[in-house]
Amino acid sequence: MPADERYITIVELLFFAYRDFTREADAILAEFGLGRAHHRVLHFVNRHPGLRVADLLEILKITKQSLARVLKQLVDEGWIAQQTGTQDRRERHLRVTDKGTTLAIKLDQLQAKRVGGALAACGPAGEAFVRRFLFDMISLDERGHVEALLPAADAGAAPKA
Amino acid sequence: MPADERYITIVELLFFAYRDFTREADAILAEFGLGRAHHRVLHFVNRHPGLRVADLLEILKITKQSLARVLKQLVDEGWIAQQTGTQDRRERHLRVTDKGTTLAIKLDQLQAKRVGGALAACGPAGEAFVRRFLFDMISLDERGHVEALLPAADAGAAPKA
DNA sequence: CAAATAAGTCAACATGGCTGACATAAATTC
DNA sequence: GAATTTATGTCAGCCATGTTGACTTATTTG
Repeated sequence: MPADERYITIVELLFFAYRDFTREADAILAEFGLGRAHHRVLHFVNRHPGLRVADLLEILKITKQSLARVLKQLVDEGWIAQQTGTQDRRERHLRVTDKGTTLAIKLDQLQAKRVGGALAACGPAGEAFVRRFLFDMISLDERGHVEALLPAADAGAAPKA
Repeated sequence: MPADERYITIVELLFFAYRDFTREADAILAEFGLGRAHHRVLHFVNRHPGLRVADLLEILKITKQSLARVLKQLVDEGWIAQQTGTQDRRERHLRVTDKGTTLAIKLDQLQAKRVGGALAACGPAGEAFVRRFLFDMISLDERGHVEALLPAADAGAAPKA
């Protein structure tokens, strides 16, 4: 099979994988009256306590106004708490509450389980390839930002062909 | 690093990969007044000429009404043509027009290029792992449908750990 | 002929993006 | 200290794309 043909197949697999990957979490979120946008905020705040609003905008690549809508709801409903920065009092540092932690972990476990299952047949070598592939799918000028967000020895662990 | 921690990292990489992967095509589509939903329809019709409306619904997992909106526009603007089925005249078989083919190929090449680039450091073994991983990320009860859509010796080519 | 099926359509609504304009408070710079 | 920049918040309205529910039409099937 020609390379382009194989690559298009991977494009399609990526679509189907993402389609099902998100649908599962969406169902749980709906029980709490939340959507995918809330999930993303909850997730990244949980993973990076003290994250600022500006950081979230950089991560999600959405506008302040779009973020405000979901963030306001998350704060109002007690999933996320805001703390005024001590050094720079203009900043709002975000943290998940206990309630938020519970949900964030629940969703993380769900998605980790799916990833773990998909990696089951791959072994450590396959896992490294998958990691490398996904990292290189990120736009070149964004990889630095992403790398800074991930646990240390991660994307850098690049297997050779 | 514990397994769950590594898996969550992969969840995040998947988010960032998909974020950038789609943003690139979105920019081109916007030039033609089209969106991501149109792209998905155009893509699958291009890859599977003669696809029926019901097939698209199964692939995209959206409602008939959602599909109708974008499909109508694609037909009205001459990207896609409908043919009444000869055997079963209730069916509408969809095909991309020449105009539609041009755009579909343009977008496919863009995305294939990104996938190719991301696979560059992986080699054939890595490619097989990536394919396997993405396929196994699909919900179990959907894998059959997806397999039927892909070029033959594809997802079945399962490397062992 | 009756029932099931494939597709199309109307209306209303929710979510989550967007732009543009503007407000506030705090930090920084001149 | 005044002026400017920065981080955040907010109002108003718009667009794309998903949803439910109800209903029609043409056609095939039992």
